[in-house]
Amino acid sequence: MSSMKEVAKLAGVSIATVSRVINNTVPVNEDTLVKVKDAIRALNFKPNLLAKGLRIKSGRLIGLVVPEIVHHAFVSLINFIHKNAYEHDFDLILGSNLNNPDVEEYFINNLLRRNVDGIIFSRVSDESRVLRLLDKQNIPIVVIDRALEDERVSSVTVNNSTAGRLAADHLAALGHREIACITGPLNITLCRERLRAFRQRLLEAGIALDERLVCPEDFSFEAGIRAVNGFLSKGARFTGIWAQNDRMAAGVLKCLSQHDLKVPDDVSLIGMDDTDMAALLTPSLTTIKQPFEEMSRTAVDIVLRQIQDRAIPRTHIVLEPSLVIRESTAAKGKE
Amino acid sequence: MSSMKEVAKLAGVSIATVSRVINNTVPVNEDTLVKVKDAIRALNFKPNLLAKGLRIKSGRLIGLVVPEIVHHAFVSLINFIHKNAYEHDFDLILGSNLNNPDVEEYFINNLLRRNVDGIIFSRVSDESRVLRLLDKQNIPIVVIDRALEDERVSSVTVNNSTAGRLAADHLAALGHREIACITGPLNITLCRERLRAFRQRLLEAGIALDERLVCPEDFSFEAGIRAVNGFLSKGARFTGIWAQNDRMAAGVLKCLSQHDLKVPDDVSLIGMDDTDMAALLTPSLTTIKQPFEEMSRTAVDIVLRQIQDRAIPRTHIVLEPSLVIRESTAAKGKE
DNA sequence: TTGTAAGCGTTATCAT
DNA sequence: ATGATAACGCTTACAA
Repeated sequence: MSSMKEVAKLAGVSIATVSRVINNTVPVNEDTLVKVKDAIRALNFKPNLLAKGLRIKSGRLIGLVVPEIVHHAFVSLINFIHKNAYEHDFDLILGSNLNNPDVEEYFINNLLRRNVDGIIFSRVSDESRVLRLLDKQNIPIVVIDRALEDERVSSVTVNNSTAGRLAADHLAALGHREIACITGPLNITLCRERLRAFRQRLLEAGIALDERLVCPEDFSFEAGIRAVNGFLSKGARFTGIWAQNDRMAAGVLKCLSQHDLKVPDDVSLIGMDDTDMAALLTPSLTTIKQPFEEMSRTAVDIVLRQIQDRAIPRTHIVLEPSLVIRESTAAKGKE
Repeated sequence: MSSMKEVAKLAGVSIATVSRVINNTVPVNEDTLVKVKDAIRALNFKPNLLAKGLRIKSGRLIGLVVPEIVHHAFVSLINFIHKNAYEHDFDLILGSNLNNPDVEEYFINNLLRRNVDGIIFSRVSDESRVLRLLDKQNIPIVVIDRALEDERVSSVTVNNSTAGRLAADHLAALGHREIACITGPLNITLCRERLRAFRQRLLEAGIALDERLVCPEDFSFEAGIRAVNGFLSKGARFTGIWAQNDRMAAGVLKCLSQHDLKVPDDVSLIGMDDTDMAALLTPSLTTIKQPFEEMSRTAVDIVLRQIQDRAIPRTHIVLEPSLVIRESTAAKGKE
């Protein structure tokens, strides 16, 4: 790659002038402008981003940290964040923490060492350590999809209470009264929130959640199967299920069909996330849609705003999920 | 972040010595070593990667370009490549070309401007332009998942003829003789290869592919539905289908169930890719597995080897897909 | 309007 | 074994 030096030589000006032309920071003479632009074109010159970044202390780089890459929610985030970053002329450096706090710390450190302009986290694993690291740096950072107790960083989350309410309302409105809930791991705050809202809303509709039908699980396909087998082996009756993600819902679907239970005729099923899988399943899955695109856009917006003005106060945005009705739910008793 | 200068001052040595300690390039005295190491620890010093990269002309960065991020094959590649890169202490900078050659060129340029050490491409859209760009740079580059006609770059691909053969053999062995094939876009070489091998292998088994049952499509879920509706409306009979990706196969499954055709009782269905969706569907999908993990590992290996020694000749690795048998295929006539 | 030169944080050469 | 110092490619006072 050619450098400004070569451009300057070819155009017969100083490198400072070349820099001025490129960043059009101060006016330059018409003819020198032309000369420089010609030289730039001739050499196909593009400023080296490391040198620039080193000088101005900005890598035009956004770091994105997700707990795992192969996971629909994160894929969606990666996709939209990449797109948004691109539109603002930032490159994206991607890392998964491989579920290991050491890796996470290593990765964050690397980002800092690259003069990233901002960092977007999804679901930090080990909050304190990373925050401690970041706290001194005064670098814009947004946590997405999981609020931290810590108020020092901005966050973009979905309203998990709404999610629970939507699921409860839908099942209740369809006339279901024997209802099961397969949650994610209950040490994750958002899972507890979802369950709490779900339970309470059902209660408001006069439906008490049978505790045998509440099953904390690990978000996997197999978890859905396990949970249903558990319900059946306990002899607990149910006509409605909410699984806290689509993947577990797929497992539920599989297991119910193995037991010759029809969805939605015998059991109505709601998922969560609205991953693309939801529409592909048969029957297609009624689910609670997480607004991934909006989350991503919001996160990038916040980071970019804070990059432009570090003084901007931390913000905490809560977005609302929505109910997407497909084939897997129907009124109770419909044959 | 602290700099070498500060470390040097604290340790009472020159910054050159600090550099030596960090890269342990030449021996240093035991006690200065201790002093420097203490200072490094005290300041939590990590060398700035932009400065280093600028100086040694290597960003310890691998660029990955995929045509789209939300696509199981690429997610899988991103995941494994990230993991492999991490293990070799490289960061990953990710970009999709958004199906736009301009974006692609922009992105590649950015990578070069960041002194990336290597680039891994998946399915280049506009081959000549990008290659022209890259050709002068002498930077290690590997094309994955789609061989270029161009021999100048290394490639890691799967054997698409094998894929076609495996699908044909499996269906033929199960006794199917009326067989359909839903391909990807036929302007993509690998789709043609798959079809050619599929057709020929069937022929070798004495089965002629009915041309009304060959349907070029666009890899989408809807495509699978469209294709089956097309077959049925033409009154073409079939008991076996190969869809050239799992997503279209999911559409096929959906459409067949809408027509009350049972899989595998009435129709046997094979997909391709072995995305995680395959196991989640009901019935679970027999499919041709692409060895994404091995592809990723191989690609990273090649890039790293070429980084270490630019003189290493271009290599072209072809990996073999394999048949994964699940529930969606069965012997013909089985009721 | 343009050029000179310092500096960003490293590495590497050349002395000592 | 260690220290000055130039260089990597750029931006930005400061001068002219």
